[in-house]
Amino acid sequence: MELRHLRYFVAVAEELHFGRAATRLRIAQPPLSRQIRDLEREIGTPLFERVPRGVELTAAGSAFLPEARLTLAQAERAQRSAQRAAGGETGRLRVGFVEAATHSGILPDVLGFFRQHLPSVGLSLFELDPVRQADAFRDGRIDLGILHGPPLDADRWLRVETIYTEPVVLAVPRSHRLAGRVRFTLGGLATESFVMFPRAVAPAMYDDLVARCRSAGFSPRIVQEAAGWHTLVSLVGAGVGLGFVPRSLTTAQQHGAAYRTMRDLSVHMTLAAAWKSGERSPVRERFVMALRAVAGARSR
Amino acid sequence: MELRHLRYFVAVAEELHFGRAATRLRIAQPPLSRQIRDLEREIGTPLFERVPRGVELTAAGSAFLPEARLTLAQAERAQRSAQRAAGGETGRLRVGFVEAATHSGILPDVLGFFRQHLPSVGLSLFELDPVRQADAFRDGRIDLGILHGPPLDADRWLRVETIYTEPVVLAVPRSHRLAGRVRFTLGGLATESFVMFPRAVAPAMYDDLVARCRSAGFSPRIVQEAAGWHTLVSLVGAGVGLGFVPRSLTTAQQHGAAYRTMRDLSVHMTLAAAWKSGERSPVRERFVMALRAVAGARSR
DNA sequence: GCCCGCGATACCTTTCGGGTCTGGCCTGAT
DNA sequence: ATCAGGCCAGACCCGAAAGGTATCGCGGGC
Repeated sequence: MELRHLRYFVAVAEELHFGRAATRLRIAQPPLSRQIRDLEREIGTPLFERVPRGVELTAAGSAFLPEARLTLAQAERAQRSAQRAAGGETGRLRVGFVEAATHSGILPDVLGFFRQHLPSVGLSLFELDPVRQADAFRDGRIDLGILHGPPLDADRWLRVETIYTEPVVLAVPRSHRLAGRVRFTLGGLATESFVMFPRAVAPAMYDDLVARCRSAGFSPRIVQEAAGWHTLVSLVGAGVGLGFVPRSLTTAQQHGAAYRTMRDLSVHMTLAAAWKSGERSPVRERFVMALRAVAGARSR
Repeated sequence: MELRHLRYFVAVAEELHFGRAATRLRIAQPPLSRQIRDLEREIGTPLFERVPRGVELTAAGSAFLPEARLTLAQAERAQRSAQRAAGGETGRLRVGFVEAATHSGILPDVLGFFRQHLPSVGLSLFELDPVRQADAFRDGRIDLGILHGPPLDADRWLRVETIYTEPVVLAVPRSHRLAGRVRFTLGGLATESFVMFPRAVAPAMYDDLVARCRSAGFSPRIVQEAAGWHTLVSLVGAGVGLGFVPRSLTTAQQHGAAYRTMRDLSVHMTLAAAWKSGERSPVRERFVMALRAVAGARSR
């Protein structure tokens, strides 16, 4: 039995007339008769009763008709389902992301976009630092990562695409002797203590900051490491030292800490999307497109 | 798209290997490759990703697989559904029947049989006298009738098959002067009054009774007609006259009336099944078979 | 009785499913 | 590095089966 038999059967059952059904199917009447005969033979029972003015459905035919229609509809469903999946309109995506993806507003915006335009995509979200993201990729636990740049050990098996950049600002304890000052330069910070994020979190940004300090004539004295921006800022607020943080953190005010833009510090925090190279995933492609669009809108 | 494509696709998706799938499908590998390619082309997207050790499902393929399985299962369902209907195991039957079908036990037995062995057959029951049954046949409101024989105007458009016969007995008012007697003969009833059913209810039986009376030398004096056996018996019980009734009625005792077997009255009530000739209906055939079986068991 | 409508049959053409052989590519072993 | 083996795809052929045309048989209605 093939879908052709079902299509032909439904046509005849609807027309109750081989000639008209054949016309509708754009074939001649004899082949149609033959296909129906073959179908009846395979099922093992007549589906039509031949009467002078045309045909009538037998009991078997009447029972077969709705089921045949369902089968044809299900075949269509199958096809559309594959097409939707290929277009990234359906499926599942597991996303690992760093904290900054949230407070920069990038990730919330993308989630909103998906919920509105691609509601049948299932998204699983995991807040993971870049090291854990690399592990998760290796274990196949996530399909996409949002992090600050290529992980330390990412060679060629991970594709990384920069999505978004944001200036870095200085977090200063309100109790600090410099807290009242408005204009900061790197050169004036040579003797200060710093709270810094672990290098593995954002190697490029870390190296960039250290290099700037070096060209300003000093090596930053790092008195404390802090994983997580909010933790870092609260340590700054407690007076442990100064800290470099992405600008979007300033919207989350922390009493005890103030933020200052530095004229001569053109270091940026970057957010990048990463995925295993060589794997095709329409949903992931949609997600990256959405990331680009959202980040573009935020940058403007 | 044909079911063949789906069958092939499922095989490859399960084996993740064209060669093994082809073996399972008992075809060679190249034709299988071609069918899959055609399917992918028709759907408009690759369903498999070709990798060194075989193939993997793409997102589209993963979405397609369960739907393809459903389609194949639905096609099977359709076929079985037609076969079951052809075998009379499913469908609907509208049955008209006379009162005697119930109290003879024939109809209840058949209903029990259907409920037990053919539970997915829907039965609609209508108690109709033979005249109304003929009308119902003409209007297409019933598919099968159980009555006492061919209706008065049934020529060739109704097939009638006798199912069951039952002796006729005499109902006597307990107040009647003959109530004490045990042995009755027709000849002794020449001067009696009778309560009789309308001839249209059972023409053959009616004519038979009248003919027997005639050969016994008298024409029965019918003082009352009564449609419905129970009504007739209650009239007998009220002393209106004697009555002829099928023997199975004696199980439904009516105070005021007694039943007597007559040695020389070999008239029988018959129950017959009737249906429009020329119409095939597996369910109806099953029903008639059940009627025959049940009646045969009762006659023994 | 004759004609008309409809499905079935006979027979031919064409399409396409399936077979075999072979090529290209990747991988893993030597 | 090279070679062998495994796997899918392409080329090409054959036969089955789908589809076309012509015609027949059979009821029903004039």
